[in-house]
Amino acid sequence: MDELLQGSAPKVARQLIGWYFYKKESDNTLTGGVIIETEAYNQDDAASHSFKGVTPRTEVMFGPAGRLYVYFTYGMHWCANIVVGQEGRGEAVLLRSLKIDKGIERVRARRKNRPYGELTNGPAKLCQALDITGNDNGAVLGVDGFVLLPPLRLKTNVRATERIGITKDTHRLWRFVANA
DNA sequence: CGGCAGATACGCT
DNA sequence: GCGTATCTGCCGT
Repeated sequence: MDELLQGSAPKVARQLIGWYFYKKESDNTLTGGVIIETEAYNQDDAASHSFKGVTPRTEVMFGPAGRLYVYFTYGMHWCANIVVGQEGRGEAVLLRSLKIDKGIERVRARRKNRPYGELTNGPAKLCQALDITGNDNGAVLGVDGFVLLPPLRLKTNVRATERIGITKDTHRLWRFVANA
């Protein structure tokens, strides 16, 4: 896993499709599932928080790979990224959607019993579903209550599209989605 | 199901 | 002050 995360954001974002992402709950059970949608951001990219350099907020993005970068946006939403690439480069992969396979009851409760298709289809919903907040910013995967596990099936068919909700550098095909 | 407005607070200039 | 890597509810078909 560590080796995978050293790669560039677009490369890792594509490779992470099919991996398993879980949060350890306080009762030690896992909540999460298969990563089915990601987006890549790096420092050369005007749409990225790291574009303007290190700030207190984006500091984690410039740290070593394998940590969580969690930010707050639109006055009410949290979004979670996995920091990737070389330390100091400001690259991260935004987690946009999971296919939940553990802790489904807990997820449904947190998501107010919405239909299965609407549990984690979007970065802020995903954070709601796993109860990820600013407290988790900087968490180290595999150590601080989050785990990332390799896919069981080797090959997942992935398509690349434009990223969602940004206004700059929209032409980059840095959103990756598992084909249904 | 698709489009639109509103909510809401933080980081940065 | 201003813009934001979004979601929800409400309206229409």
